[in-house]
Amino acid sequence: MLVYYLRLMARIKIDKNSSRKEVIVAKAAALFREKGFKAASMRDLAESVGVEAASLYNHIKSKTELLHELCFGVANRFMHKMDEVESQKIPAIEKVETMIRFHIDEMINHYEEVYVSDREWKHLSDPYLSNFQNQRRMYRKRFAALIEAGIRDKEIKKIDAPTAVLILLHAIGGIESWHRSTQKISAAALTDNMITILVGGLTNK
Amino acid sequence: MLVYYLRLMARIKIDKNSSRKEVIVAKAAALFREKGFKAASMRDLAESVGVEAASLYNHIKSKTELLHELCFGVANRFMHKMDEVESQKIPAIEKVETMIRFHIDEMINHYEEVYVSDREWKHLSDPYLSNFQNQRRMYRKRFAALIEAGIRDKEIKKIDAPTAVLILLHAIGGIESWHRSTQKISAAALTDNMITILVGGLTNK
DNA sequence: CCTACCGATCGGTAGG
DNA sequence: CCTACCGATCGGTAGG
Repeated sequence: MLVYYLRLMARIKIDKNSSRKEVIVAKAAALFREKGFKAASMRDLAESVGVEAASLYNHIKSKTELLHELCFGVANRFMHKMDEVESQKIPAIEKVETMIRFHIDEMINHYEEVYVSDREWKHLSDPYLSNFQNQRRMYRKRFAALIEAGIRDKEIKKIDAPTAVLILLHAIGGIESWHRSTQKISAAALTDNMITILVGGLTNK
Repeated sequence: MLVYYLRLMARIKIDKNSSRKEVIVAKAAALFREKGFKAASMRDLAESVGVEAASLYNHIKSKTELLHELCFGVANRFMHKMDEVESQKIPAIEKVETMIRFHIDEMINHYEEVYVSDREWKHLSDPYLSNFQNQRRMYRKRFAALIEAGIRDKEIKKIDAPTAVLILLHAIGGIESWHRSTQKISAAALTDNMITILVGGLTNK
């Protein structure tokens, strides 16, 4: 039995073990999104992966580790996009619009992870929790700085930049309701409408 | 001991028992907001109320009942406001702005309940769950109808009304971040900024 | 109001 | 990969 198992492990490692953990993380994202982190059990996750609960621990360290990976994976993508956009030589309002479009695109195409990262990060435990909160705070400051630059250049209305950021980010989170709805307009139409309303709210068009 | 307890109960009923449950519901709102419904335990709640966990059940039927009361309490307030606003004889755009202001005000002044109702309703169980989802869907349709009326009257840009609703409601939910932040602008300034951006996004100002 | 306690479920480990 | 199982914690009840 043991011999059989070891042979099995070796085979898995060679063939496809590299993707085994990715499958677990992806299934976890869907499950945490649907039920919430606390309400989703490792037994639920095991069932959705197709193994027994104990077997999950051959691929992951803990339930919380799954949340770390999801939250920081998403946070890193946004940080890198911010780096890229900040260094571009385009008007501030275009930088803001680029970031808004990126957020919309992420929320449409990587719904589960982004949603979980947004709503379930509270359940991170403390070395990670403070780290995540700091990253988040810095990100929002950098976003607000883009908006403030737009205000200085008269491209954007005189508004409180941190308030604008909070509106933008949460408004885009509303794509959750679009995903849930039965009669969806197309992703392109959704994006156009959101850009019209949100960019229109910042400028005077 | 039993005699003492019965006398105590009688006294409580006369003096202040009417508010005892309200205290528990209010503390539950704060706790569910902070930790999430699933992660908040009845022992946590008991501690915050100042009694033993078992004693809570002299005032409430179950943990879920607390969630019902919070969710439907909030939903009813919004429904009644919608009734009132719909029957007013004012331009559609003013109806929309009135509703936006009401949402902002609710989110500022009844933060905990509104937040819990918004984020934790998933954990309702099924007679209540469908009921809540139906109410929510109807509310959003009525909100969208106000916006569509505004579009017909050329007061509002040509946009997809359901998308606009989703943006508005989620954007206002961003007041959560305002509550959390250490350097808050005033509630009045927050409201002004939100109205500028959101109403500006719908119209052409 | 409290003490005592129960059955269910949880995340995770041992061992093969 | 699985079976077997553990300690902790949960919502809730009995009884006074």
